[in-house]
Amino acid sequence: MDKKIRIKDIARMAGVSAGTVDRVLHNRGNVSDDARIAVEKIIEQVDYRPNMHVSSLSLKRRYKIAVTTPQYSSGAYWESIHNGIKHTLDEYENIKVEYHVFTYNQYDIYSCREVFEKISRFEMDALIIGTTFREETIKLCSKMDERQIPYIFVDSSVDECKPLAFFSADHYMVGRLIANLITSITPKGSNIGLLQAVRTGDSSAYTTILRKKGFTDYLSEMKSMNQVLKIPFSVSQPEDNERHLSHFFKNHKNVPGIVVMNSRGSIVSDYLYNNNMDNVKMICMDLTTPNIEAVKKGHIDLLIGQGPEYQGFYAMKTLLEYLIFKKPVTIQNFVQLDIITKETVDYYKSF
Amino acid sequence: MDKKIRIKDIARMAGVSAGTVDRVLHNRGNVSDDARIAVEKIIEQVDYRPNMHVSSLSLKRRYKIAVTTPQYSSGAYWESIHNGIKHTLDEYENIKVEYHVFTYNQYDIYSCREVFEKISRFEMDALIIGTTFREETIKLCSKMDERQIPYIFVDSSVDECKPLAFFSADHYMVGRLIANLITSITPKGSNIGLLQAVRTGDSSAYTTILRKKGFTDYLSEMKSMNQVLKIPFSVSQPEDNERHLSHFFKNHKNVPGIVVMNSRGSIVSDYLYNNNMDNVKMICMDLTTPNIEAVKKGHIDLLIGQGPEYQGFYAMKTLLEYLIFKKPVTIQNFVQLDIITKETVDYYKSF
DNA sequence: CTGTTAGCGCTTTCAT
DNA sequence: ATGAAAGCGCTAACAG
Repeated sequence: MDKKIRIKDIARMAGVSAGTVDRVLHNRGNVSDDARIAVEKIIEQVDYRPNMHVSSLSLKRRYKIAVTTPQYSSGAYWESIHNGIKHTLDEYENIKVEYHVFTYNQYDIYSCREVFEKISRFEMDALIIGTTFREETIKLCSKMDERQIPYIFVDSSVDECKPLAFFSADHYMVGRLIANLITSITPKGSNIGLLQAVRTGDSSAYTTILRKKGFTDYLSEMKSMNQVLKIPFSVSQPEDNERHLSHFFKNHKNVPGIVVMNSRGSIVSDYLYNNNMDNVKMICMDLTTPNIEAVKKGHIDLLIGQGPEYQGFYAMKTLLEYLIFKKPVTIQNFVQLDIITKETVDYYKSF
Repeated sequence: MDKKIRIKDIARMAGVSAGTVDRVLHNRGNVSDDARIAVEKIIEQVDYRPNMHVSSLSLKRRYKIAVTTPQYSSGAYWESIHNGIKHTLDEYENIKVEYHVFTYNQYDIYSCREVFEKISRFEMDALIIGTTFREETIKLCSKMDERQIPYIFVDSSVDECKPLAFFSADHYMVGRLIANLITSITPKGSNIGLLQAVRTGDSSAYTTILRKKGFTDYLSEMKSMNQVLKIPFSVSQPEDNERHLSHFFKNHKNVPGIVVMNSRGSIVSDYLYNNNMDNVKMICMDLTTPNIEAVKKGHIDLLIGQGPEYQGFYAMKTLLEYLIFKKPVTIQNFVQLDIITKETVDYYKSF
């Protein structure tokens, strides 16, 4: 009865051949208005769900897709996003995609400019953007708009741009979540240490701003009496951090909880461990290799994951489905937030 | 260079035809030892990864797969497992599987016996078992072993059986997790209420036993001074629960935290809400519709998910890959444990 | 036992 | 502009 509809069925119903239906489905042109309208009418009536895997079998076209993110090392956050992207290409192994990676130094705006400049001229069918520098991203995107090249954001979006879609955590909610958790696991009204990344030269890191806003909003809505103490911290000069931390803890003796809203939490948890400060609760972000180790050892109490593999996977999958089938796309895609503890870390599945 | 290996390639390398390779791959017989050995040798050398989606295109065979679980209503735990199973069938839409569901009343051992009896005689290629009654399951499985019908457990496994695989939470770890969380969010040494399901006639519910063991082990290892207070509770006679609960809270005035290790937590959270007991923390299990509602309203603080959709999805997927390709199977598959809060519940993805 | 062939749903080339 | 036909990787029926 409700058997699967195939192209052949549509062709028969519209009184044309399968070739013509295919031409309509893919906007390939060379179709008379009459034929096109007839086919479109049938397509509206029936529930035709093309099978990507079957399509890919005969698809000859090559797709050229560029991906730009900050540089990353093994086990880091951005690597997971790339792994997710690769996973899509693996799942659709028959689709011929040329996949070009452009990475930049996320602590050096000049590096980003240079790379984005190169991307601006690069010939491609679509672009996946992992963004950190706001202004440069806006510039890049306007170039893409001009060239009519679709792009998808991962990790976070930029309001001023018009991406095909974005896949990211709801960073504001991440902040609220962390606030909820840290106030739940520390005594009422505790002082809370908040790691404050010192980013040189750039005012961006919009994600962190959103997270902090969520964090402070939650605290004030709850009328919590917690005092939030900022701990300065530098990613580009890691040698300074030992000093930052010891300075902080010298001045603040009673800090039962610390939250880190970037992925470098293990630096703090290592410090705490090395200095035998084992009753400070820690909530950190992202399942990087060092963070995972710290959770396993009990140095980090709760780790928040933002499904980076998932983000990459769906960004690429959405792109392919859009490119190949013009499949309609949901613009805003907030990913699941994972809360990991020592007990659950071993069972965390990336794929 | 490392181009995808196809059957045709293997055929050429082994000096046989594609048909023969296919016969070897699927143990279809009618292959001389010489040919078989030649093909097997090549297969060991190259990395041949058959494409299920392509296979399914030409697969004519029908697979008859039975699934047995407790009865379930909309939004309940077991429904999610069935949804996961259906999702596999959806993904492999071209594979012809006849899918038979047998449900029994998990609070009535006679119902279970009757259904399992029927399954024992049912003709099928494989079976997925969602188990609650231990002894009847062992009996059913030994029958399956006899008939050489492979079976996979979901939700939990039974040690005495020899399933092809099982997909479940590590229930012992679930108990430890809940213990960690409840002691983290309640003051040190608090009394903790533990819902104790009264199951009539059967000593099983092995999952609950494991969870409780994990829970108490954690507490004693941590030398926590928490006292655990049991709250009797009946699923089969829900009308008694109001009485159970009010009786409990009459006798115990200071219970800052309650944990529920089955999926009926919302019954308690509703009671607490209706009686204005809003500073009792609650940790419950499973993302059933009522539990999700309770989390959204803040009546449940933490909800533990055991990825039932994932369990069902992979159980069926594993089964198909095994039946069709004899793909090697990992027996023990512990699923990811999700911790859900008010902030993250909206972003929880089942699929 | 084994190679050949047709065909699954879809795309693309090639005549018309 | 369009239908027919070939072919993607794989399976299954068929003819030896």
